[in-house]
Amino acid sequence: MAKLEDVAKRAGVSTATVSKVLSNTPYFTESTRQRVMRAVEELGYVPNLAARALAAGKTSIIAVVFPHVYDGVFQDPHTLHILQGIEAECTQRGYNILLSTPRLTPDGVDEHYLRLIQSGYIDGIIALDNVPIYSVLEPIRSKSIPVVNLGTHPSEHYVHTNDYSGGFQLMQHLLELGHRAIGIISVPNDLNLSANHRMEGLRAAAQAAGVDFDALPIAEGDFSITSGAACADLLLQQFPTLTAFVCLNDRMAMGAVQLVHRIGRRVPDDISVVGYDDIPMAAVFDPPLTTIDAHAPTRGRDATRMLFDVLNGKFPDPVVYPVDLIVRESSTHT
Amino acid sequence: MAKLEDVAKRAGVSTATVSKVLSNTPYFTESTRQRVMRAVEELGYVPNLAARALAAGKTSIIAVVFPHVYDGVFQDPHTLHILQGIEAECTQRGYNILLSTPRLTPDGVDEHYLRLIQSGYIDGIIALDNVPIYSVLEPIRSKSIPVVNLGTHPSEHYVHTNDYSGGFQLMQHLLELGHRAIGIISVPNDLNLSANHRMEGLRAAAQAAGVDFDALPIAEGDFSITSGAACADLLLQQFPTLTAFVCLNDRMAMGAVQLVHRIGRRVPDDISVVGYDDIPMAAVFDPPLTTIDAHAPTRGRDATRMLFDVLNGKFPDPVVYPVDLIVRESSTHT
DNA sequence: ATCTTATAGTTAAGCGCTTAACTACAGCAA
DNA sequence: TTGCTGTAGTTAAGCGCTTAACTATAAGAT
Repeated sequence: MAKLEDVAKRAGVSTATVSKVLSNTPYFTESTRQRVMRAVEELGYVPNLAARALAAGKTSIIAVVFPHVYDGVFQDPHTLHILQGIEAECTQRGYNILLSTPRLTPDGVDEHYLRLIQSGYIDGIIALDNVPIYSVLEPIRSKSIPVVNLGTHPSEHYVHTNDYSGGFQLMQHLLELGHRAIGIISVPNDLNLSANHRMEGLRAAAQAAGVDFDALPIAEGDFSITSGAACADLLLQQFPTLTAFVCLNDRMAMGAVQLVHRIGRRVPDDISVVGYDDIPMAAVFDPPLTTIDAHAPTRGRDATRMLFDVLNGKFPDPVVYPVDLIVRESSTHT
Repeated sequence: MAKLEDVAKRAGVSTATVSKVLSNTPYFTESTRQRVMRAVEELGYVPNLAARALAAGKTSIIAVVFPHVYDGVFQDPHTLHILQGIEAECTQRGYNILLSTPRLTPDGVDEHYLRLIQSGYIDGIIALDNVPIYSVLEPIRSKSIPVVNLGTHPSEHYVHTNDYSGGFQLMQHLLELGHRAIGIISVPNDLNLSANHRMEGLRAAAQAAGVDFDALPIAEGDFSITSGAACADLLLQQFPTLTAFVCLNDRMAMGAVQLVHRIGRRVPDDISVVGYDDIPMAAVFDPPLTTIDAHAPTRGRDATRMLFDVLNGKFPDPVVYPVDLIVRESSTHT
């Protein structure tokens, strides 16, 4: 494998000159540049990233941190959506993605993650930092690693989505369809901060319409499809006259739809069901789900662009994305 | 940030001794070990992985290579399933996952991937190498990077699934239910080697039952849900009396189911639909899909264990997993 | 008692690159 | 003409760790 030194010899210059040409930093003439680049091609030279990392502290690696607290990270297509946006941007800029899925407790985060953070191996971090019990950004605060947060724990740089508005629009949608007997399929409030904001939006929309939110029945799942079905089952046993379910993500909505069909009733004729996140399956589910589009790939991409701005010494403003209500066929009038 | 040298000073030994203690290589006394470990903890020392990579050629990073030829890598829950198994094993062994999604052409692979391969940044590679036009392992063959292939391009070390048997069982299942008017929803044969093997299994089962496989109508999608719906639509227009669809993945099966319902017919009453891969949604789709379980998380985990065996100088045998037919509610007698 | 091998720890070279400091010269302003 | 600043390229130190080769001693075999 060719080294910088080999390129230098072939081009008839010093290693510093080769390094300057490759990084396009002053000074070199055009004829020197051409000789160097010809040598690079002839030798098939590729920089050793470990040496570069050691010498310059730059690794061309971005860590994407998805806390592994519930099953979501490897079950939720939402994860892939965010990665899709991040990957497109990183690849375009010649960076690599290191995927980190730390386990969390109230006291902290696993040792493996801590070692990664301190390893000198990461130029920057994009985190989906949404677990209430602990912020994966906590160990990073005393480091100088640039971070962009797609979650809602406090962070200097972030790309958020307006979960409150999403919750508000979902509830408003059902209320405008005439529903008042609405079951809420939620998750425990120590599972996910975004979910908590969605609940606040649900509450606000209910209150704005003069509906007593606290009187609405709630069941807590864990974002999984099966938990959505179980919640729907529980709610319908306790409140057989419910005419709608509002679910905090699409997968629980799909579970709810499945349960409703299983007991011989129909969505949306008998019970409307709405979800959140607009995962790919939402559009082709039967019936296609009414949901909130939170623009996951776009947020992934823009978080990555923000991170590169920070890496380049800029000071980008935080971004809060609006969400869009996507009305499909799983909701209708009472 | 503490360096090895700081630990050495605090423990009153040389840096070589600290390195020996941390890597547990000969020789050191127990009292030396304890003094070193106390210093490590007091200083919060974490090895600089770039320096270690440069000095020893070991990076604690595994590259997971998912070629990005169709939408699948970021749309297919199967991707997440494989990653789930890989991640569990890597994290347990203190390794990190670098996610690489190279773009392919018949002539080769993108520059970014080539740079990664040659960067000295990867201890080993796990590849889902299934795209017929080019093998992502090709640029690696002249390198000494250990590789385990989850796809079906030739590789010294591999964990495969028996796609042929899966195809065979799917077709056999439908034939045993009495179906003969079977539409096949496939993909172009230059898209995915596993799909090609599944087709061969379909053909073999048909021939074993005395059914003229070439007389069966075929439409080609691209593994996406929408293409599955489009294929079902096309096939039903041309062959309205079809009683079954066999689809080469679950997402196309879901699209087919959606299309059948959309034209007012029912699955499986009017048309049976079977898929492949058993993605999480398959079990809760309406109706739940009959499919082939190809054990994605297990294969991810075992591919990773195999890679670590190779990294540790062992010579593991390749593994070919059986697949399992999962009969659910989307298929029934004609 | 002597020789050989193992144990315990240390010194220092080097992994491959970046970049500060340097040498030499060119161009411009006073 | 002289002094200052910029251009072009080079030298060499160092980033942080690993580990070969070294020194010293201990233990075992003859």
